[in-house]
Amino acid sequence: MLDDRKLTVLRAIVEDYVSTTEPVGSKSLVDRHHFDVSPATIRNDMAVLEEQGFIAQPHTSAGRIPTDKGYRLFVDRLSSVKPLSAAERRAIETFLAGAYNLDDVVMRTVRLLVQLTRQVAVVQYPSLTRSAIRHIELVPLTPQKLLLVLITDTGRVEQCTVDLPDPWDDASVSHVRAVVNTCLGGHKLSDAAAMVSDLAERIPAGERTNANAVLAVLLASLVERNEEKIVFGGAANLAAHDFSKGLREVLEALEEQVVLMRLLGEATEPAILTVRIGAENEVAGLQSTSVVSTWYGNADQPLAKLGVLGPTRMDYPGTMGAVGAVARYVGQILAES
Amino acid sequence: MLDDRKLTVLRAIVEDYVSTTEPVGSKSLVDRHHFDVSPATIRNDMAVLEEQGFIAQPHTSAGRIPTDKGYRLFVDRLSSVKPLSAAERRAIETFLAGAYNLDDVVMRTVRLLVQLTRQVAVVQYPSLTRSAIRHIELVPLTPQKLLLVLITDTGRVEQCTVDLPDPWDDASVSHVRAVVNTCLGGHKLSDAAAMVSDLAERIPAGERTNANAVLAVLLASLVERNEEKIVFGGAANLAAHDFSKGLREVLEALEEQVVLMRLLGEATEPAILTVRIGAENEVAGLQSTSVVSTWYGNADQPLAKLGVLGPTRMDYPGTMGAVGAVARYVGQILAES
DNA sequence: CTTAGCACTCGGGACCTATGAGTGCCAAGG
DNA sequence: CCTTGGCACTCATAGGTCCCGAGTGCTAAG
Repeated sequence: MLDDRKLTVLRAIVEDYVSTTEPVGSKSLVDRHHFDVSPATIRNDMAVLEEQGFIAQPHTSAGRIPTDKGYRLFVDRLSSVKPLSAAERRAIETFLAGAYNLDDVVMRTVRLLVQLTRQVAVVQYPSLTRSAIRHIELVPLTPQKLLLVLITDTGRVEQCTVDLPDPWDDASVSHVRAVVNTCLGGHKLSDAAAMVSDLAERIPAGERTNANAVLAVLLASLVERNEEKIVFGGAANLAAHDFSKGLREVLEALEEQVVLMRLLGEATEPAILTVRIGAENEVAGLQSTSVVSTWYGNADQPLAKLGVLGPTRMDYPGTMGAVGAVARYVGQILAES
Repeated sequence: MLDDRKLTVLRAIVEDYVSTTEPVGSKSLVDRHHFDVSPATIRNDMAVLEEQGFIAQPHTSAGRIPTDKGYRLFVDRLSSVKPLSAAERRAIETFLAGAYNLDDVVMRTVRLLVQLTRQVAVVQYPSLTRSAIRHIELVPLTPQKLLLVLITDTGRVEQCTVDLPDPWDDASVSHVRAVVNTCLGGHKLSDAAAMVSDLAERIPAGERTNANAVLAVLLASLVERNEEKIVFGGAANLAAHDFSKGLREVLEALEEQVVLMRLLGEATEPAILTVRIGAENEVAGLQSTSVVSTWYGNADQPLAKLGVLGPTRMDYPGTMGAVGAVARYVGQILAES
C-alpha cells in the first residue's frame, strides 16, 4: 500500500522540513530532489500519506509536515544512523580523555552532546546499586557524628553525615571501618544491604549499636537517595526553536530530576538507541519533543543512560550518530579508570 | 533639586511598573497612590525625573518606565529590604534542615531561592582554598594509580585520580596517608600547598618520589580546578519575562561557569547585599538583568556567595529579603555540620 | 498510473483607519 | 513660584480590508 516512491516522498518531506522548518509542498519537493515525475503525481502520493496519518497540513493551503507517526516510520525504516566524521570522533576522544574524575567526565559528556547536536543533553550518573563498593571511609566529625564516604568502582563518591546513638572513640571507628571494608569491599551495592546483617557478628557488642544499625540504614538511604543522580545542559538551544506549548513548560520539566529519569525511559536492551517521538513521550509538557537515548558502559555491564532532547523536528540520523558515538566513548573512558 | 514628592513619584513608578509590566502614566499614578495633587503636577515632576535620567518613555505617547539609574536610586534610597513572613522563615529552616550532605544543602538552597523569588538562583559551593582539610583518603586503584579524596570542614568532598611514577604497595599508601593527614589535617587548603615541602622530610626516600611530587601537584590542581564550583536553577522562570536581547543569550551566559562566577561579583563586604542593575553588570548578554547577591557563612568566616538573577524589572525589596534570609540560614546549617 | 490544466482555499503581508492613553504646553489661579 | 484645568498633538495598537501566491484537490486526457 505504500510503494517505494511514497516512502521516498515521505523521507524527502521529513528531510526538507527538518532543514527548512517550513511546510513542504509538492513543487519544491520535485525541485530539490530530482524526482522524474510531475508535482501532480507527488500530490497524489502525499494525499495517500496524509490519509494514512504520516503527514498533515497545518492549514488548507499549505504544504505538509510530518506527524509523529511519520517521523516514526522515517526513523524505523527510512533513515540510517549517520556516523560522525573522523575529526568529530577525535575531538570526542581527546575531550573526554582530559577528564580527571567522574564529575568531570559527566560534565564533559553533557558539553559534548550539546556541542555535537545543538540540543539539550541529559546524562545520568552510573547507577549506584549496580556499582561495586571500592572503599568506605568513616571520618569522625564529633563524638556522636561522623561522615560516611562511599567510593564505588565506577568512580562515584557519595557522602552522608550520620548521627550516632552513642559516643564513639577513634579506635572503634577504625575497627568498624576495617571490618566494613574487608566484608563489603568489591561487592555490589545491591548485595551489600543484605550482607550488613552478617556483618554484625564480626563486630564486638559494644560497637554494634552504632555500627550495625547506623550503617545499615545509611547505606540503604544513601543509595536510594542518590540513585537518580542526573544532569542536563544546553537549555539555551531550546530558545532557538519555538515550541507550540511554550518552552517554559519544557524548561520546568527539565528541572525536575524525576522527569529527567523518566525521560531516559524504562529499561531497553543495552547498546540499542531508543527514540521517543513527540506524544510517545509520557512526560506531560514534553510531548512536542523527541528524545534519543541509550545506555553507556561496557558491553557486559551497562552503567547508566544518556540522551538528547529536541523538537520532534530534529535531525534524527545525526543526533542518533552523536548519541551512539558519545555513549561508546564514555563507556571506554570509564572502563579505563 | 529632587524634592520629596518627586522621589515619591519615582518610587511609585518603580513599584507600579514592576507589578504591572506596563509603562505607567500620570493619571493611573494619582489613581493608585493617593497623591493629593493633580495629574498635571505629576507630569511636571515626571518631566524633571526624565530630564535627570531616572525614567524614560518607550515611545512618545506612552507612560514612563524606570531606567537603570532610576532603579539604582530606588534601591539605594527609596526602598527597604522586605522581611520574610514567619511562615516563609519556618519553611526555609525546615527545608534546609533536611539536607544530609553538602550537595544536598546547595541543591536545596537553589530550590528555595527559586521558589521564594520566582527567578533564577545561583549558588556557589564553599570556597576550597578558604576551607580547612578534615581528611585526605588515598584509595589504590591499580599499583600505579590511586584515587585521592579530599574532605574539608565545610563538607566538600573532592576526588581525583592520580597516575603514579612508580608502583606502590598498600603499606606505603597507608603510611603516606597517615603522614599526610597528621601534617595537613586542620590546616587551610591555601596553606597546605606551602606545607607540602616540609612533608617530604617525614617520608622515607623510597616513597618520596610518589608521595611528594604527586601529592603536591595534585592538591594544587584539585583545588584550582574545583575552586569555582557553582550551580544555578530556575531557568524556567526566565521564560515568563521577555527580554529585549532574547533569552537565548541569557541562558547561554548562565551555562558558562566563568560567567556565573563573575555574576556574583568581586569581593564586597560580607553580610552586605550587593545589587547590580542592568548595565552595571559587566557580563555581556546579561545587561538587561539584575543580580542580587551576598556572602553566606558565619559572620567571622565567609564561605562563598549566592544570589538571584532576574529582569531589571524585579521586586527588589522582596528579592533582597529572600536572598538575605536564605544566606543567613545556609550559613547556620553549614556551621552546625 | 501519470499528467496537465484549472478552480479554489486561505495564511500572511501591505495598507488603512479609529481609538485612546498619554503627553507637553499654556494661561489662569492660589 | 507652584499648581491646575484645558487643549492640541502624538503614536502604538487593534481591527478591518484587500491582494497575492503558494499549494491544494479534482477532472479529464494521455
